[in-house]
Amino acid sequence: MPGPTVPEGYDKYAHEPFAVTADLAVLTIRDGVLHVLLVERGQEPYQGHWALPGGFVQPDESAETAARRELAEETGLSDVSELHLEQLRTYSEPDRDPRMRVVTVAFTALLPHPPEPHGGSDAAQACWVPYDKAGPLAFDHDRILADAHDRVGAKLEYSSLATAFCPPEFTLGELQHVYEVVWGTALDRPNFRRKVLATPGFVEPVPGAARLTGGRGKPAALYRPGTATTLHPPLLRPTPEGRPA
Amino acid sequence: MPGPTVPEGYDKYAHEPFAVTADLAVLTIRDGVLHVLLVERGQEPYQGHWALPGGFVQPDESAETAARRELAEETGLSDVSELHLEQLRTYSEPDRDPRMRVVTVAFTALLPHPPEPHGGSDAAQACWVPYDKAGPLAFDHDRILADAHDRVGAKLEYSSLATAFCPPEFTLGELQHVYEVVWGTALDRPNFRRKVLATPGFVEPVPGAARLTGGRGKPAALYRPGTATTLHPPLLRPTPEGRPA
DNA sequence: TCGACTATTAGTCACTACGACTATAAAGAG
DNA sequence: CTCTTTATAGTCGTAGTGACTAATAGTCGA
Repeated sequence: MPGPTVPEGYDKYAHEPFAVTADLAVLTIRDGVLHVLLVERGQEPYQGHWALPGGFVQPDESAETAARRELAEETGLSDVSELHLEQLRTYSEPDRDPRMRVVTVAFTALLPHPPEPHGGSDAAQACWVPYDKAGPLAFDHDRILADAHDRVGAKLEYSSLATAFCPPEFTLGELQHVYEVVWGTALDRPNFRRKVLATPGFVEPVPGAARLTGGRGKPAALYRPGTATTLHPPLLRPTPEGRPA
Repeated sequence: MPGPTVPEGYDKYAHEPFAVTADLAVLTIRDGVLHVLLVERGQEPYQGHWALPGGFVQPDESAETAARRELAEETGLSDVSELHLEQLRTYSEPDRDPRMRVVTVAFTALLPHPPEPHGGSDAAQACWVPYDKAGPLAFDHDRILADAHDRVGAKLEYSSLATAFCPPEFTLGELQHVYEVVWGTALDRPNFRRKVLATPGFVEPVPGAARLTGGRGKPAALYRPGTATTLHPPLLRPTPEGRPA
């Protein structure tokens, strides 16, 4: 097989190559508020604007591998093991990058306890920004971020995704807080507890452990993520749209 | 802006271009069985093998536009208006095409009444194949097809997607048949009816119309798709996995 | 015309799930 | 000790659901 020449069947397209990037909407909870990781672009286009972290997929990488690498480069986060990474969707409108044809594969990542990021190679600066204050972003990243938020909110209902926001051992109060922050609604605590414990495989108790970390009130029991990935029954959010009479 | 030259910031990747394709998992119901549209590849690689229809995204197209165009080219289907097209996910493993780096954006399409396809430009042959008999496919198309089936099955639960499999006016029996064929399970007819009619915006009755098409038994009332896109409450499938005691 | 036969539509019943709410338990602060 | 705070336990009425029975309205065949 010839290396640099283009094989038969591909030639009429190969003179217009595509660049492929991987962008990440990295979400976490800081001080009880949903935050997203943003970088300040260090070069044109959109120099000085805020954007989602990401970069070009290299020839020997899958898009997911590239996403993990870019995230480590731009945040200095080395421990990617406790990182929940999920493909969101691909954005391919011809004019989404003003310079050339760039197709981006967007990912959503969730972090339990956010590290303090630092500026890396491509990005002039990286920091956590409250989701509500994530202003106009470069390219179509506003839409990507909104899609990521929608997806995460929906997946909380029927998957055990919420534990990815929590440390390895967590209280039910912390788990409930994840739902409240992402959905933007308050939940009844006894009912939430009943539903979580009634869903097999969602969480399992840590025997004899309780959170003692300086909180007032009764110490809460600790739980670990269970074996289930999908929740039966699901944890439906209150009135996502018009409720039946 | 210079045309053929590569702008600053992209140059170190541009010498390794990616090809981007759009592939489709087109599903329909024929004779009560779930079918998928396959093409026989007319050229290498995988010449003579069956594959999902699809093709290269052209420079002025989005992936979705390319998917619609390819589908029309390879099946002769001109009426793309009643075609439900949805992005599935993107497959970007470096070795998924043996010749060069090809990233594919996969789509799922649902057709209500399948036309008889004919071979087109790129494909030697195109035809409907029962989902269960869709043998080993070219590239990673087996996995794409399985992912499409999973996604459609899941979306039936909480969206009004099933009406996309049905003609503009349909009976509740036809709608139920969609669920049974995709899920591979039998459903209780009175209960299905009760749940569909209790979900606001799912379907709305066509006044005074009934299906008279030569069937035995009582003629069924006709319904149209309603205005809802998500279902509340959802139509959960029976015991997708271990049921609680 | 008179049943079979078939498919749709209506209704029953027990059980589960859930929202709203109240009550108790266990810690720290003063 | 007492008040405050948070976790945990329980109650009650209602809505949703699976399994099932019954009635309705057509076609088909003798």
